[in-house]
This record gives sequence, C-alpha cells and structure tokens, in this order.
Amino acid sequence: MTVVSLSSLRRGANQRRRAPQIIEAAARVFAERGFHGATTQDIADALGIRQASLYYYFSSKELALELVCLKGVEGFLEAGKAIAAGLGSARERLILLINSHLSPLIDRRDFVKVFLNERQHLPAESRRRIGRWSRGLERIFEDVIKEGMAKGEFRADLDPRMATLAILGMCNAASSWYRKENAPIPYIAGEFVRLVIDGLGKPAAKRGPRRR
Amino acid sequence: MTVVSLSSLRRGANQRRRAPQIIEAAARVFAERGFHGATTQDIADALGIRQASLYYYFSSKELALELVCLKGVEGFLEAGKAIAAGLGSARERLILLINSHLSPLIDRRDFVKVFLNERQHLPAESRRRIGRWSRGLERIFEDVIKEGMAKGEFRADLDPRMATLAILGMCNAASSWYRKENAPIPYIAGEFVRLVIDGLGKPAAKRGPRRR
DNA sequence: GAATTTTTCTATAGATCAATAGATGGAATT
DNA sequence: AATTCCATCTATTGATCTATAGAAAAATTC
Repeated sequence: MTVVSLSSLRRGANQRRRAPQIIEAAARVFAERGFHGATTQDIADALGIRQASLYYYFSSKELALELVCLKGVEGFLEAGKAIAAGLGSARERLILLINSHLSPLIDRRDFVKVFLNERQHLPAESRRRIGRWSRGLERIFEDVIKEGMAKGEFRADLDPRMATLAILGMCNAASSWYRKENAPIPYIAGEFVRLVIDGLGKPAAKRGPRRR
Repeated sequence: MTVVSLSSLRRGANQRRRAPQIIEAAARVFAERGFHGATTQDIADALGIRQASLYYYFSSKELALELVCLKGVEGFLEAGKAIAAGLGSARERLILLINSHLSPLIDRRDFVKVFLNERQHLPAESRRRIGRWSRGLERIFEDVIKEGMAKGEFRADLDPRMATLAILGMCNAASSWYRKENAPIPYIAGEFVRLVIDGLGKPAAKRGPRRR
C-alpha cells in the first residue's frame, strides 16, 4: 500500500523556493541596465551564483523579463480595479487612482520601472497581453475624468484623453526619479493631486471654501 | 607653385555628405528597438547599405548614440535658454517653456525619444555631460515656478521641485505616445498648459475674468 | 580622360552571450 | 544508511554582433 505521506503532498510546493529572489535580482538588473543591456551573467553576479544556474529558474531571458513585468503590473491591476468599481465622487476617485498608481513604487520600484521601460522588448504575444491591460488602465482614468466633467466636478472644456495621458505621464515618470529625490510616496501623491485638481495658478477668487 | 583652388578650399567640407541621413537612420532604429536592442545591421538595413559601411561615418555604435542624443538635446537647449533669459510674467514664461519643450517632437521625435530613453547607455563621460545639461533644464523650470510663487502668480503652498518633476514628466511622456495619438503638438501644449495652470477642477468662484 | 578623393563593398577576426548537457554536492525522506 | 529530490556547478556549443583591413567602385577634380 502506498500511503500519501505529508512530504509527498508537499512535493512541488517546495520547488524553486528561491524563485522570488531570482526574479527580484533580474528586476534590479533590468531596471539598471535595460533588458538588452543586461546579461544573464549580471543577474547571476547579483545573486552570487553561476550564469547557467539561472536556467533552473527560467527557461529564457525573455521569460524572466515577462515575470518581472507581470509583477510590475500586478500592483496597478489590483488597486485600479477596486477603485474603478468603488464609490465616491469623480474627484475622490481620481485622488485614489493617483495614489494607488504611485504606491507600487514603494515596494516594487524596480519591477514597475522595468514594466514601464522594457515591456516593448517582450515577445509579441505577452507584449500584446500587457498592452491590452495598459490600455485598460488608461480607460479607467479617462472614464473617471469624463464622469467628473459630466457631473460638473471638472471643467467641461477639458480633453479627457490629453488629461489622462498627462496624469499618467506625470505619475509614471516618478519611477525614474523616485530614487534620487527622497520624498515619500504619499507626499508625492499629495502634491500631484493638488497640481492636477487645482493647478499651479491661484484661484480666481480669494481662497474660498470649495464645494465638497 | 600650388594655388589654393576653390575645390581644395571645399575639401573636407564635403566629407561625409550623407552623415545626417546616417544619424537619422540610427535615431529611428534606436528609438524603435533601444540602443542595445538595435544592431548596426538594423541601421544599415534602414539605409540600404552594408553593415561595415556605417563605420565610415562613426567609429563606434556608442558614438552614434552620442550623436543622436546631442541632436535630441539641441532642440531643448536652444529654446529653453532663450526663454529663461527673456521677459514676461512667470506664467507667460512657463507657457513658453512648455511649448518649447514639446515642439522638438514635431521634427525630431526619434532623436528626443532616444535622448530620453537611451542616454543612460552613453559612455560615462558624455552621460555626465548630458546629465549636467538635463539638470540645467530642470532648474530653468524650477526657477520660473519659484518666481511665480514669489510674485503671487502661483499658489504659495506648492513644492516647486515636485511641480517641476510633474510638468517635465508629463511633457516627456508625450514622446512615447505622440505617434499613436494624432494630436498636433500645439494642441497638446495648449491642453497641458491649461491643466498645469488651472487644473482639472472648476474654479471656486463662477468663471470670472482672470488677472492678465 | 587621368588622377584623386570619397564612398561602399567583401571578408573576417575577435569577443560576447544565451542556452544546453550532464555531473556533483547536499538536504530531506524513508 | 540508502534513496530520492533539489539546487548549483563545470564545460561547452552555436549564434550573434561589433569592429577592422583592404579592395573595389563611384564621384569629383584637374
């Protein structure tokens, strides 16, 4: 009789325990040197193992890039959807969107940076898949802006597409300077929100109570 | 007696007549595939010549990148300095800066894109040189914003550094989507200006005449 | 049209890099 | 202690890519 032992149940679950570390090292190296500028040797060096040993964890350098990009996207994916489905005024939701779009930088800066800068080098299929998702996020922003225009929360003469691209560009750029500037993400998000909602200019009237 | 003929005067001036074309092809290929993702063969293919023939025009692939980046920077350089030295209110000058920062996209999109995305792969020395210039441009924006705050044209509670990074991020991102969206640069600049100055939100008071 | 200069070509060297194959060491399991 | 499984290693192949050398062709000049 073969008895299903505890250890045999665990089998497979324990496989490639170091995989997360490996992918994180890949993210770091790709973020620093770019996908094509980085060699598998660089990744191995960052881990203190031999180049060929990496292939125990991924079957190709391109797959490593895909894994890194996926982890870079996840952060946005989770947060964005929840907010899109949630409640609140357009203004409130835009604030949440900007915050949630910046927050993955806290603990996944390299993954996000690689996703933003290197996804173009993914093989065709996964690039399309990730591109589709990317457009989905743009739409979430755009829809909230349109809603705000329709409800009179935002100016009616906006071009919502331009506004979306402007906001996303602004937020995404943070991935490249977040390391050098040392401002905490919630602070950055706060400044961005005020800039996007109110602009640089002084309000026409004396600073009065804003509709809430 | 050797007479200095017209042709001998012209000598050297006529050398490498095709150089601008070669660099433009390099810009196109670097913009599309990234510096390390592009091969010299790709550039040669874009020109319909042999790979080795390129080395008549530049002595290394890295030098080609440098030439492309320089042409990508020039556009900003010229315009930015003139505005910084010019007259006008902070608001007016910021508007000019945003316009002049976007305008090189019209006729040098690939050069700008390569400068923004691939300058990190330049050899140390030229990277530093270009980095120094880049910080110079940031300062131009930041100084105008500070001036606007001091003169009461802009809100006093801004973080001028964050505002600068936000605006530059927004503008620079345009280099990556300008091709797909088909909006003319002056239109994009106009939308960005309104967004930056006034924000998305409706002014607190009824749309009144703004101070000019 | 001969001479000179500019441009492009062929051929190839030399280096780097991703990926495979198979061996080895070590931990866990029985 | 023997066995099985996991992780890493050594060694190497084959492909790709930059860059050089020198010949050939095309254009320009005299």
